[in-house]
Amino acid sequence: MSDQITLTLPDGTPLEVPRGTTALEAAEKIGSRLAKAAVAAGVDGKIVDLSAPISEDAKFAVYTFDSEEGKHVYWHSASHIMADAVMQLFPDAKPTIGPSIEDGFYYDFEVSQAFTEDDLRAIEEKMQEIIKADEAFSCTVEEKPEAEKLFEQKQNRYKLELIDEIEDESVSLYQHGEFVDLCRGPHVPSTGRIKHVKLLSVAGAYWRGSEANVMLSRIYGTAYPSKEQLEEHLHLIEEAKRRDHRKIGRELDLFSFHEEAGAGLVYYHPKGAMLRHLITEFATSEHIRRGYEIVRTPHLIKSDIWMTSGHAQQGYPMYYTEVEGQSYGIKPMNCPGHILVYKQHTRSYRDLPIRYFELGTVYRHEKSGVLHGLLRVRGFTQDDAHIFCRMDQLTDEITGVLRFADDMLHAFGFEEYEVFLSTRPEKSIGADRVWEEATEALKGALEANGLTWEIDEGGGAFYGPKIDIKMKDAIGRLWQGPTIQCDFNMPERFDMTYVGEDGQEHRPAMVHRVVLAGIERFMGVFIEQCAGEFPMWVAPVQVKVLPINDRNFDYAQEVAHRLRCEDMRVEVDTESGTLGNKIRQGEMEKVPYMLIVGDKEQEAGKVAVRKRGEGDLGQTDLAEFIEQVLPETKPDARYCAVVQ
RNA sequence: GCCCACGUAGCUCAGUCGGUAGAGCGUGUCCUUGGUAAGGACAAGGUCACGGGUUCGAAUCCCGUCGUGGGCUCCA
Repeated sequence: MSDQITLTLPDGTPLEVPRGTTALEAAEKIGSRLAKAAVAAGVDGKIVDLSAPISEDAKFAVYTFDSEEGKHVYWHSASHIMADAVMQLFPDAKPTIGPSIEDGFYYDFEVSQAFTEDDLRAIEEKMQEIIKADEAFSCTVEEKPEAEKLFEQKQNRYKLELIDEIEDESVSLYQHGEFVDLCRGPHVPSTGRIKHVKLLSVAGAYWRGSEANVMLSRIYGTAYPSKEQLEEHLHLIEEAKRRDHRKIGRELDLFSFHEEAGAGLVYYHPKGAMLRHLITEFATSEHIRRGYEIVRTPHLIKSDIWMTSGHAQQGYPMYYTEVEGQSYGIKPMNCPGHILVYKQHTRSYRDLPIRYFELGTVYRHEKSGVLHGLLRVRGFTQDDAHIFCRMDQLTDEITGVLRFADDMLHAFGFEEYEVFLSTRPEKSIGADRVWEEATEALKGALEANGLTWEIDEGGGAFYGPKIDIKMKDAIGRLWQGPTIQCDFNMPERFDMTYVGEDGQEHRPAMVHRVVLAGIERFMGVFIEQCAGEFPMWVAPVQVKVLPINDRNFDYAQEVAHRLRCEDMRVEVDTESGTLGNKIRQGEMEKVPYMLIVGDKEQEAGKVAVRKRGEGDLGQTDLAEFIEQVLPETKPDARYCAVVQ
């Protein structure tokens, strides 16, 4: 047996090192800067501590903070340091779990008194001390009974529960300073590796995420190797606050909620209602162009229908009422209504596909704690449609929806999105075989369209699997957007049929789909996406005319009239005040164009154009301005269906 | 629904130890008629979310309800 082993680096380069070399030593051989930045290593795809000796030929990678793996290790180590700090300050706390998450980490504790925001500063300071002490992280492997003894001593039933579930005979423990934690690892070599820490918030969280369990106290935090990175992250949080649709909704006077009138129910003000009108008008015309027919169904439907559909038995969060002794349910979905319309006639295979579209307003009894601005409400309207088709048409139909969704997202400025395939949830109806078939249909359409997707296990609707499209906004956040659900269960339950070429009755397939999805939610996301600076074609007010002097009022009205003749949405600022003040007002209202008209413009039949984000563009003829901006007032034709 | 925090003028927020409220913006009136992000003066505007309780006295302390926020869970 040779004393040398060969490590294969990610680029394929071989690296000869003595057997038993640690990952850190190997990293040093590659480069001292790399070794310094290293937080963990990969050996044959497994993430290990830098102190781990390597005893055989292996694929070898060094992970720095810049990699996904590195971030995970870095943040997970930071969570241990936080737990240590908490234990020093609150010796009675019981640490439970503390993983890394997308942008940082959290740790959940059982405490008699939940942490407050004020505690964070003290904990953060204690963390700084631990970091400064640069205590080494060490890993020991203990037999399960030994580990159990340790956590029994600490009276930590959470860790005991975790140990109980580990299948191996032994478990690993990580220690730095006095703090020992059950942990799979790996960790950075020492606490000093964690540089810039920030604790962000406290929150309640159930043990293991189940509401049947006790409520723990969670602290969220993040950490970065450089101050700049931390500040960039904090800046992103600020930016998200700046874009908050609830704030912008108030500032731009778009919508409101009313405590005395019920939570989660939206009141649209004129500008918000105009925005909504423009969005839904565009969505509706695109549906018509793409072969959908508009239908309209009642909000109140006898509960028997909700039994047939399965909503009632599934415990779907509905509102019920009684009319002359009969139980009725307010619709949480539009599908049963569309099914009733379908069933009104005997359908032939020649009729299919049938695509029913409805701007369907639905109500769902969402738990009070989940309500959130426009993003989570109790009453909302979907751009909902149901496609009834033959099995041989299914892939084409799903493809059509995928393209439709792609167009619509682009039309609203969402350039990127991610696709998820959500499979059967626990609470669901129908035979396994039916679910498999439906899932395959969705998968087939995704493949046929060359899309890549991730699986969301158990994320489907109760009646069928679905494709979820999550759109990425201007600052990289993902939002639930279009969904396409493939359903063979409802047609069965409602005994839907069509007559085939063979003269026999067949069962149609059903596709439930929304593109903008909940209009309220879409508006919320859209507001955050553009930070209230709506593109011209959906801006509630497109042009504001600012007369400089009372003498210019009539001319300003004339300009406004000319623009309105071109179907533009115009306001005239007739307030008394300085031009500077009027401009400031217009800027805060985020109006795309301001036309300033003073004596000079009035005499020449011109307007002085000021564009949002660009400022003063100088004088131009009114006719010329109209000609220039008119194309902007319409949705981007590239994303509209071609009308034959 | 659960945990924690919060709720004061239309909005953003002060309000100390329990002694019945303040600012800025906005609004109204008047003055000002202005050239690319705030002209000036005066005025109006609050059952301190709501309902109980403790107290001589509650915006302030306690309980409940409603609502909001951060999460958990759920979801378009």
